[in-house]
Amino acid sequence: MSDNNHTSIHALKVSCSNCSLRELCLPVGLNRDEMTQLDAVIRQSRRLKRGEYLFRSGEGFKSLFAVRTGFFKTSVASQDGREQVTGFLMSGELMGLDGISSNVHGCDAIALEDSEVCELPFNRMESLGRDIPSLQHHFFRLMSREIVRDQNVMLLLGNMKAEERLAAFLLNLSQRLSTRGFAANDFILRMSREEIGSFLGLKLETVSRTLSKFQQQGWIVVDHKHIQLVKPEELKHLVSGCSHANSV
Amino acid sequence: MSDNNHTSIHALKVSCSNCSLRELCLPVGLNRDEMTQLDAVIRQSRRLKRGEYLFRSGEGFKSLFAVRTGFFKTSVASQDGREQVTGFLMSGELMGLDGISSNVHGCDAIALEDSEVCELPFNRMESLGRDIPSLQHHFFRLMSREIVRDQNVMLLLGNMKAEERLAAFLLNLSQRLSTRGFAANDFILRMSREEIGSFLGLKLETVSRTLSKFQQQGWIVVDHKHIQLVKPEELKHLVSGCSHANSV
DNA sequence: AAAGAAGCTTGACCCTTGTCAAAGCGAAAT
DNA sequence: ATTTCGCTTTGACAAGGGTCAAGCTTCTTT
Repeated sequence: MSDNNHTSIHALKVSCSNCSLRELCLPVGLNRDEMTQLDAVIRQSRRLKRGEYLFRSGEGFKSLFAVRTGFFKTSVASQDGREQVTGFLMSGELMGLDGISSNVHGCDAIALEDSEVCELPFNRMESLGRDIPSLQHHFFRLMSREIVRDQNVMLLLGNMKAEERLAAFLLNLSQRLSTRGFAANDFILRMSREEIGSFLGLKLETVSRTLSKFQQQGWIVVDHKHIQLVKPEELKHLVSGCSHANSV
Repeated sequence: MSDNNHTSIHALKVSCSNCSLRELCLPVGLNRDEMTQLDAVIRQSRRLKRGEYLFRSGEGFKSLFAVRTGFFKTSVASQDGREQVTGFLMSGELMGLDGISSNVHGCDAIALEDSEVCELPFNRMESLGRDIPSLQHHFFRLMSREIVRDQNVMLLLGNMKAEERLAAFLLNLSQRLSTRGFAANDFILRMSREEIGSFLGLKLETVSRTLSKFQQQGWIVVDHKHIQLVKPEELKHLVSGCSHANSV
């Protein structure tokens, strides 16, 4: 189950870190002409500092955004302040799909580190899709993939217990990072314990305790935000049975 | 927050129960020509008996299905048998969107009563979308709406407690039924306690107990599958604060 | 460099919900 | 009509995770 995580635009090689927008934010085999058309539509990238909002729930929706570099979270908030983190996004992944239905963004998108996105004006992508069938198809697939991802999160939130959720979360991060050319078993968490907890339907104390527990078992090494997976197979064992669990 | 529930194709009037597929399974203002084109693509409806699978996870994906009459559940299952119900669908709502990403259905769809669906071959809808921009746009909106719905389920599963989940669930059913011309405060549950529990991330005993609790408070009357909302405002009070909660 | 704030860990306790079990009820089949 | 099976309700108990609180580390800010 390869990279069916967050709406990844492409199985991109991050090795080419200063590649053109075209290569980064882009789908499948287009010919030269189509490439040019697409380039004309994609707005040059925007930079955000850590903590900055890319968009907020309730704002008018005009564009999708693809992460070029950096790290984001998306979240929906309830009136009484409860926050549900709905996803963590890394390079190549798309944000804003929920805004299409109502022309209003349905969640907040916040940079968790200094980041760079490229903007895809939806109207223009939509009409371009009519000229380039493979592009249209690609967009349908992206949206569908997001739905699949969400369903897997539901499975996680509805059926798994704390340890399983955490294990699935770590393995998912690991897998997505390695897809992007980073170490699979040694990485930095970009988000706080509280944000992890919100995503997993747990309190931050439970996240912390569970990480400690994994460490005591010798499965991982936790040094603040620095995580090493020493025995990833043990984590996999935990979530085995919970199929799909690695595609959260 | 009107009918942003399950991917509802249209704010359809169910009063016209034997209307043409065109009227039922159809989007926004198309002209006569476009109507005809669409009619040519939509396959006549298929009937299913209670308990029958419309499709299964893993089967090849070729078509979306719109509920004409009846009631469905969709669910994803893990290898060890755990089932997560991901949605309950009623007339006008769409199933199968998760299959687009991989050309394989990602969930099971099962009729909870004798039902009728119409089939929308996706390839042909896709190409028709290129000819009819408003149809294309409508499809993007439908998929986006499903994503919004899923995010709200995440909020429910991640943040709400049993009573809030149940209340949100009942209010959501109520609202969707009334949209379709049925009584808002007096309805039959088409699904078992276990299926409700699976959807809400609760055990069936908790569902049963919570319903009993609501009844003791005089908020609802429970007679097996027959539910009456006596004081829906009390239920609303329960989920107030949990914004979006009525759009599960 | 110092001070403050924010984030993290850990402990103790408690509450909500899950688990196990038994009994009731209704629907469907014989 | 009777039996059977599945679904539901309810109780007793257990446990997983939440809550509250204290202390600690690290990062920011000045």
